[in-house]
Amino acid sequence: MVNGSQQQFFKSAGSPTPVNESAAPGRVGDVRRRNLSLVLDSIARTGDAKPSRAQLAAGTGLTKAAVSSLVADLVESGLVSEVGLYRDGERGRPGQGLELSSRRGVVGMEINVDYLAVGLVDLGGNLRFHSTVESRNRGMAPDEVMEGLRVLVAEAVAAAGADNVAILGGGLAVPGLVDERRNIVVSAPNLHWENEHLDPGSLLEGAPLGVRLSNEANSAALGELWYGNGPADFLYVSGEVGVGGGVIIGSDLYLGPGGSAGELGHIVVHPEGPVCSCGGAGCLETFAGQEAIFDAADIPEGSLSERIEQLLAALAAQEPNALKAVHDAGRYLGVALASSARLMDIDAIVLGGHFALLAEWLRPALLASLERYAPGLLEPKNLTVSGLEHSGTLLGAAGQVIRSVIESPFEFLLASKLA
Amino acid sequence: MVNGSQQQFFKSAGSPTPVNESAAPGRVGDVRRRNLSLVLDSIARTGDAKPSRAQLAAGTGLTKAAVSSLVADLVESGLVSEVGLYRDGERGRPGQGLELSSRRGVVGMEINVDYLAVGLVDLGGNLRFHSTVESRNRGMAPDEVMEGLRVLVAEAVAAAGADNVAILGGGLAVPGLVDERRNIVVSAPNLHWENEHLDPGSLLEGAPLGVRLSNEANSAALGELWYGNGPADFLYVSGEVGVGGGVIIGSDLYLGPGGSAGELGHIVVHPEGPVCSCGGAGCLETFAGQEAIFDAADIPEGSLSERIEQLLAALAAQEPNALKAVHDAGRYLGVALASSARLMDIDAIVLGGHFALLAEWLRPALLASLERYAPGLLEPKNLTVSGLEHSGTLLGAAGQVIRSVIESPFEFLLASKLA
DNA sequence: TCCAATTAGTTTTCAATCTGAACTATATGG
DNA sequence: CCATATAGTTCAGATTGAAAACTAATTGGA
Repeated sequence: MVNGSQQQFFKSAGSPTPVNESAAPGRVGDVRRRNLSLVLDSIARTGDAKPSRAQLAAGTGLTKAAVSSLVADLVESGLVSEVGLYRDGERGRPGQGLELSSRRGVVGMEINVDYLAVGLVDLGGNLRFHSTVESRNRGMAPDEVMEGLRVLVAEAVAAAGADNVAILGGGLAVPGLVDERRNIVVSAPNLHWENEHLDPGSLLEGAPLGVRLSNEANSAALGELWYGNGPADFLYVSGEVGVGGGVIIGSDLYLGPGGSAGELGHIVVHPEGPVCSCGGAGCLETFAGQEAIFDAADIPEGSLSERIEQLLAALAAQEPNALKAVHDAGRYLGVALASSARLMDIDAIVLGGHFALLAEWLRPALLASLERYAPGLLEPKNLTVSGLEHSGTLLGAAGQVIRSVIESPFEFLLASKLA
Repeated sequence: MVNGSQQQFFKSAGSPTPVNESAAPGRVGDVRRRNLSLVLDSIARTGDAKPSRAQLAAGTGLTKAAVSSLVADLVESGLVSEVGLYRDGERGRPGQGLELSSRRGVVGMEINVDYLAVGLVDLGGNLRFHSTVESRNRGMAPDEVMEGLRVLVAEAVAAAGADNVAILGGGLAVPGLVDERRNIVVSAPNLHWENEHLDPGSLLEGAPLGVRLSNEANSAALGELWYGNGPADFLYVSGEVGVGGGVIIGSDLYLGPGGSAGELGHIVVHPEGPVCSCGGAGCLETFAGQEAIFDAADIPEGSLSERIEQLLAALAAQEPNALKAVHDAGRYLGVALASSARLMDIDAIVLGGHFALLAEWLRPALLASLERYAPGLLEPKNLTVSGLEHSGTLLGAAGQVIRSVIESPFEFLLASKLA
């Protein structure tokens, strides 16, 4: 696209500052990119209803002619399938039902502190295969962990083959800050990883869309948005060893300019609070992280699942230290959420991780705290608990790849035409 | 756009859930909308360099033919003017310099607690006229305040007439939460306004783009972004009677789903802090608002400008209470900013209002606090003071209307063709 | 049984828009 | 005064969706 006039422009010595670089110009073809995405998104949203071309035309505002042409491309690429005639008992020619192909899938993968998990998600969002193994990954070398994951991935690939599902790509979620573009785990304190370069693509050789690295809390938030019961705007609170968060605004993940937004764990909730592992002080994590809660509740060292069991038992037995530990965690979580929700103008919260498990005991203290520090901001019904349990992160990790296809089908069509 | 097939669609009783409503479809004409904006934006960004069509073609990636056609429309509408031949001493035909017309302007207006201000800003961002009057607006009825503003607006209109500048619209900033669409000041505690309906359009009868209501801190942040020294991502902190904020992300104002994001004043900085006027507790405003600082510094009641004078004098005289008051304000401001910057992943801060006036004394405490609560997050050079003084809010308020034209010139062209 | 009515989807014509190449316009410098 | 260089315009060609006419497939009633 560097043409003659541009070269001439830079040669011109006495010229003033060059025109600022700006966004790409609109081309006639962009219209088709947008409409392909629009139609594909409409099919995705309509989901089980399996819309016909005519219904899509009505829903999108495009003409039937345009929709037919767009759908033809999408069907040819394999992203959309016709699922037989659709009749509703009325007069007239029945429509051809359309759906996102269940013969195309994405592998969701998760590395966490105490386990590895893999799932196969088809374009329609169905979890067709799911496998989890316990694995003490804290302090393990990334290569070793990746080898363990490879075994699980092989199962998913086999399941896909047996089901005749073509794998388009994968999403890999890790509990830490990632540089998605360069496949680097910048910092995952709970794994003791720092600036580790991964090669997620090697987990799924040959998948046209590759494997996308993402943060665990962000993926869980997106899973909640797409496949759970998250509204268009909410804060997802991930209680793992650390306290993480995902910010969903306008049905979109808010990542911030540098990609590390949503760090709920390091909101300052008490200016005279203890020093935090991040070097700061008074962070939420020092009051509501797993270690802080177990310590305050006098739960002895052990594996995570054991300690959670013990804590729940202690709570059920009304042991004062356990009750106080969870109450305090809820109170400080309320401080952080009151500040965050006000700053970002968000009025819904979804709890995940250990906060979901402790919700019964945590919720009253958290609601009271929210009411004290930000009265009227949040209706109690907008404080919910994740409904996806352990598959939320997987679904979100895979979903990001699926959404990227839905948002840019044109690029996918091009690639599949070349191949 | 409701055609036959849509009606049929809704009649069809047995049909499944209708296709979800989605974004508008792309039309061929959208390409021109986008490119008109692209070219106009390029001219705006290039600013004083007054680019030629050929330079715009190189800068935008469009062909010369397309740029010529687009520029013709923009010139015809009056948004862009040709400013004579541009020669740079090189060979070849000289280009026609282009600039945003200085014969089109927008009136920026500000209602604040202690003053009213009006300015005339041309499309190129030049403040061509500026007038401020002291006015004790706290507790005054909106109608009365609007009458006072009307006098100032008449001056600006007269100045525009004398200068042969056509007024396209206006922007009115107020120190409170606004509902821009319905022209309601939802809450401006420092004016004692609550759900007051204003009629900003009546301030500039006949202006084709009307008058746009906005929040003072948000406008000041945008003023800093467009006409001051704000980077693409920063938090603007507005120290007025209350503590307000504006969040700029990706060179865009972040308003949040409900339009009230950036409420820095009500971040909780101490869970055992005093009750705040908002009903919460421990809010930043209770430590760093003007009242809190004046109280702690033992500055007696009086007019704002007098009290500020006295405080600055006390600081210059090293009076311990004054020093401590400002130090504490800086410390708690640091707590709030550490949390906010981490949550939203932002690494630059611009101080305005009384924080700008006190910067010399505030800055050390603020930097120390940021380093304590979020070590390494923010380089000291990224903590700056607003350079626009009292015109930032005006420029931002007017700038929002100017930006709306730059972002959607097609609509403006349509309107000006009809008239 | 067969045709009118109804709905789905395709084909055709048209207008909008950008690209690319050829062309015209206007300057500099030897 | 003309070669060269640069700015800007004109025009054919390609892509795309709108609009309308058309074909396809179904139901229900005569």
